[in-house]
Amino acid sequence: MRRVRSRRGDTVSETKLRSGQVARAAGVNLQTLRYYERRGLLAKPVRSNGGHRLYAPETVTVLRVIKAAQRLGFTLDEVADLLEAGRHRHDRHEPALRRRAAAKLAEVEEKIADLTTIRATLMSALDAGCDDLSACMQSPCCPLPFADLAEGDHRD
Amino acid sequence: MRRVRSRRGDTVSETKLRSGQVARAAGVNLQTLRYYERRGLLAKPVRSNGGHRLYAPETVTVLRVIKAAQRLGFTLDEVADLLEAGRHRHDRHEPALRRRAAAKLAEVEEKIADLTTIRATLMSALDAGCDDLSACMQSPCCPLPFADLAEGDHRD
DNA sequence: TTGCATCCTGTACCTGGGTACAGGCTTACC
DNA sequence: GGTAAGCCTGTACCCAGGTACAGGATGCAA
Repeated sequence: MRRVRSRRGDTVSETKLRSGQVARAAGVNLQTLRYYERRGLLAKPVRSNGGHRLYAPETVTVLRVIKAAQRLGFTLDEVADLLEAGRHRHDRHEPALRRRAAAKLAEVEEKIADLTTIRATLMSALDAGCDDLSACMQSPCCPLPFADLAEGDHRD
Repeated sequence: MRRVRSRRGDTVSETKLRSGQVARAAGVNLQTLRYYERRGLLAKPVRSNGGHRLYAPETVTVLRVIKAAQRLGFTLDEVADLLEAGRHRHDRHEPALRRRAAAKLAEVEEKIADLTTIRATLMSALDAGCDDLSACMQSPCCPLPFADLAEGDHRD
């Protein structure tokens, strides 16, 4: 086992990182690593003799991917599924990622549509010079489509 | 006090609604009404002799507006502030709604921009036929901008 | 007046995504 | 071998935005 060093406390097997290093490198809290481990997003790492976690460097990438997937709108459960699905894929099940990505794409498009409506609403509120929510909403002189939005509680 | 009826249990002063009626009319849970009251989103209603809440019919509109504002991306605290601001506005403070709507508009536009990136990413994932998150993310053959997204943790 | 729907209060619990803390053990460097 | 940084476990807590439940009181129509 060759050893390398970078800064204090970073002397460790060349191919293994300690939890703090991983957390720093990925920009997450140390506790979050253990949380993800509990949630099944990170595999249980090997341990040093003293019981300290030792991670493969790829873990940092995995963490970045988890964060990216969260930004894509996946929940942690969904991310766990995706990672799991990828992990023991034997070329015989269907590509889980494709299916889910397609579903998520639909969700994202719906969100965009909603936000676009919302943007238009806010802009017309500004245009119209509305400045009192409770007054505006009740008077017919207010051009805000509060009613539409309110009725339009189709999902939420 | 004239009395009217619609269905069982709905006989009540013409101008006052019981909590269940309000909740049903606004499409919210009864508990949510009390929750909003605690949170300061709904004024404390008058009570019957027996202590039952009696709401003005406008309350239904207020609830719809709260839900609409939530859809506009306001938190309950923000909504409470907006309602409050509108309530004791004496034509001398500035129009709170305008200011806040403008701020919220900026937020909404940022969300739309993010989601648009996300949509593009998901679409390219589908295009490229990626089907394994953990494999894709590590190989240079994968066109997914995971790294970009991962690095791009500017906010979140 | 009876009977049941509705409502009351208070308190506890839920989801999702973490974060904090206490008390003790390891690792690393000198 | 000393000393400090770092890590361990377990448990508790945080936020928003509610929801659920127990045990009792009211409202109202027949």
